[in-house]
Amino acid sequence: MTVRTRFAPSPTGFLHIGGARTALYCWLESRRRSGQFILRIEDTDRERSTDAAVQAILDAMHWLDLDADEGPFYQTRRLERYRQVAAELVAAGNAYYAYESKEEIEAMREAAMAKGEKPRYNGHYRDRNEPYREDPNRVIRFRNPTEGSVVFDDKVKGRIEWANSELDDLVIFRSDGWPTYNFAVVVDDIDMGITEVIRGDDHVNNTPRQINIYHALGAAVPEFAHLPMILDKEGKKLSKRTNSVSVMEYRADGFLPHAILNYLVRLGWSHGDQEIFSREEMIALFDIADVNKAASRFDTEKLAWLNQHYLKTDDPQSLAAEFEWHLQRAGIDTSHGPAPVDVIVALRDRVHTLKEMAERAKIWYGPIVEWDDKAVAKHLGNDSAPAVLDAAKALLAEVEWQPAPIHRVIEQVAAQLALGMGKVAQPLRVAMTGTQVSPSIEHTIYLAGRAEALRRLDHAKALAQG
RNA sequence: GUCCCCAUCGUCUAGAGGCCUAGGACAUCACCCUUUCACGGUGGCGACCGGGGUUCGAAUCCCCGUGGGGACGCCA
Repeated sequence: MTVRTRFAPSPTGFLHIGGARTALYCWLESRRRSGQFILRIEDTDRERSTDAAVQAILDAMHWLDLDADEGPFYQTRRLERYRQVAAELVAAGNAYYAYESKEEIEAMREAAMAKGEKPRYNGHYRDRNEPYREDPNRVIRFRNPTEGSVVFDDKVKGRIEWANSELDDLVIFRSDGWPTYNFAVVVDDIDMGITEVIRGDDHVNNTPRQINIYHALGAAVPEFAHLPMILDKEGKKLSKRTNSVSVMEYRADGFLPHAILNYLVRLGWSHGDQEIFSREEMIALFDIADVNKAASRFDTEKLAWLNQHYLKTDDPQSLAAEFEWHLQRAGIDTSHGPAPVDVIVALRDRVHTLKEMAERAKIWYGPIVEWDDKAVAKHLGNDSAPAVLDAAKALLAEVEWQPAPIHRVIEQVAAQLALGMGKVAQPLRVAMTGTQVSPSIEHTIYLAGRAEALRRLDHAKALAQG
């Protein structure tokens, strides 16, 4: 039987980092075992689901390049099917109509809590066989077994056993006419032939209830794998308030999709000491059964390290489109100035993100707006600076405009004036950037372009003399 | 409160009874390289939650504590 996994987010917000990892693991598991990966939008909560959220999730999946073989399917389009299955359950005596108001249910819970018991439905309508009737409080509840227990072998958590006496008769159809999550997932997973249910840890408790529904429906129970949570740096649940949680926020912060995937795949899973995984390696090596049981913390510093790793090692050309997206976002006009690919080469081992890179690239796409007084005083204000500027200008006016020849020009200037490289490079660096920090001097000059480089040299000369 | 789950350096993890004086990576510190900043290189600091068992032998198995997390919705 071929493996079929699914990622089933509810569109109540953007795709967050935990969801992205779940999606990745589902995707990897299906890919490794040559199965299918299905995307399903669980939008039965009509109050909170939005089209914008659906789009945000789709965009993020696309940006991460986690392609689905089927879907997206929308639960709201399957209402008829849920109605039909619920009716079957009622007909077979495995579900029943109940008519308590929400207030009554709430009172029931409080009473149970007060007695130190688990808040549960008391089963008032369970054996009453009440017929369908028009009633604003009408719901359908599942007739959960009261005896015995549900056992399942979770692929990451191991064997989990749950006493049926702990479970109550959950609502499967709301009074608003929509099915609830626990019911809709089961119907969908059966209909869509899902063989592996990979999802967040927070669903472990739902699993025994769902297994009972599978049984009532006479369907085969899939395998389950519940992934531990991702916590924030402090070990708290990730929250929008204190953390970046949206995948697209990470994009805006300058992270590469593959770096995020690589970081995520190692969060809770490992393959010996290996840290760097290409897509192919992830697919070949990943196994849901090897995922750790314990929750882990999200560490932006390690993500940044991985991001820089890919910045340094990827083909610069392949990074160009994403980098240009950041340049544009930073409001940089690239109609004049260096080719973005050249900027990437010059900056990639000095920054951790494309956002930083775009920020630093500004000096080559526009005039120097800020001069570091200390840098000017130290490197342009000394005795040798004017001569260095002159010599460099003369040679730069003629040289072939490539980093390597420019580098030879710098060496030539140093030799001519019998100065150390520091005495030559630093004044030129200040002349080119207004600061004493920049990429290698030959790249810094190269990126300015010949005309602009000579102009900046003139300006620096004026400063040196002033 | 009740139920379920978890527990190795600050962080991510390796570890499936002797290979462990507990390995790697991020972070951090020092030094080296060096035209700045970086990159890179070398090295340092740094952990088996506690207590009982089982065993010739336990980070690894069992029990009890402790700590953390999750769930208890007509949300997913």
